[in-house]
Amino acid sequence: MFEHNSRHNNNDETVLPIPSNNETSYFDESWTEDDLKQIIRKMNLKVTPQRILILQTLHEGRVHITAQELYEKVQKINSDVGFATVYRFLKGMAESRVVTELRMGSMPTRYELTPKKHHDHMTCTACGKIVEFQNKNIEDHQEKVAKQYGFKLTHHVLELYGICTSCQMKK
Amino acid sequence: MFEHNSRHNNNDETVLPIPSNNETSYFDESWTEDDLKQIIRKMNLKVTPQRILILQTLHEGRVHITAQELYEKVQKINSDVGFATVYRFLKGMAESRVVTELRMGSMPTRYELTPKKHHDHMTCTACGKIVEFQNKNIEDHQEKVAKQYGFKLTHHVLELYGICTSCQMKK
DNA sequence: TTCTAATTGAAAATGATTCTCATTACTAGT
DNA sequence: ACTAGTAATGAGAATCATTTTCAATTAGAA
Ligand SMILES: [Mn+2]
Ligand SMILES: [Mn+2]
Ligand SMILES: [Zn+2]
Ligand SMILES: [Zn+2]
Repeated sequence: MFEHNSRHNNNDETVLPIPSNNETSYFDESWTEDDLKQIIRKMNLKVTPQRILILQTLHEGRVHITAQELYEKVQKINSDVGFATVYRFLKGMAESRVVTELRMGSMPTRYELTPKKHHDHMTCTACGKIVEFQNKNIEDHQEKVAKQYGFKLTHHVLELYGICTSCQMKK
Repeated sequence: MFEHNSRHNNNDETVLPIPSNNETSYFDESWTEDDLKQIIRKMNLKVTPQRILILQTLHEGRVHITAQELYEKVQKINSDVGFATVYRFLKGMAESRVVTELRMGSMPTRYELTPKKHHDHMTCTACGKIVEFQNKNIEDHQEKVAKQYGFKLTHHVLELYGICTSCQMKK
């Protein structure tokens, strides 16, 4: 049904709202080293080989990755990267909204490069599958609520939890 | 504007969608010891003085409380309560949905007795004020999304973040 | 190239939450 | 009310993701 445009990983299947055949990269576009440097500079950070590698690995790898997982991936390529740097850089990128943090329950934080078109997540509590979705209606109503209370919204967290189709059938 | 029906606490102002004059208790109704015992038994847990006290304190105290804060409150009344018990009981209550966990950013988890009528939260990132709101439209659209992907929803997390009116004026 | 603040890695620290385990307290069944 | 069998408790240790420290290194402006 929606298996055709999904990339999965045992316990973390992601379904994009937009069809894609690319199995390894979140974005269809690929980033050159200059692209990477630009992104880092835009955050008012100095360009270092560590940051380039971390950002590149994040971009090429699977979405919804933990700091630990990213650290291990990066380690295999260049062991001159400490995990403090991975955490620090992820934190910085989250602050400048280059990456988005996903805090699901009490699990370790997962990160994804902030996509141009915002999406939210629906997670199967039985198997961990993550479905990404976009819903303009919900977003609009959120703005209405904010306006109603005089708030100026900066961001939001919307996570739906439930049981996916296949887990429903399993029992 | 909406100050008239709010209970606040320095860094945590809550605005209820339903008018209320009660400044100390989340619910208008008060709970007798028997009420408390009933609630505990319904969770298939044994009734102990610790659990009664914890639940009572949670009910009478401010909403959106941390485990630590609750532990300290309870300590003042009866020091025969360990903080392991507070954590354990809160966890149990969360599992049986008697309390709801609020994980805002990376701050310690806050708890509130699950209200009969569900609500979500909007938080001011400048001053920490928390506004509670209900929005049937959003809830309905969430169900639509779930149905669209074949999910059976169990619960959800919706948190709006932004700047409240007074913080907007301060700068 | 030089200078200086930013960055880094290793290790220690932190802090919320969970676990261990010996002791105590419920409560169903008598 | 009594008791056995099990659940619950508190103190402190353990966990574990994340952050901080700090001395050494490096990026990049001048
Ligand atoms: Mn995503
Ligand atoms: Mn609330
Ligand atoms: Zn599933
Ligand atoms: Zn504010």
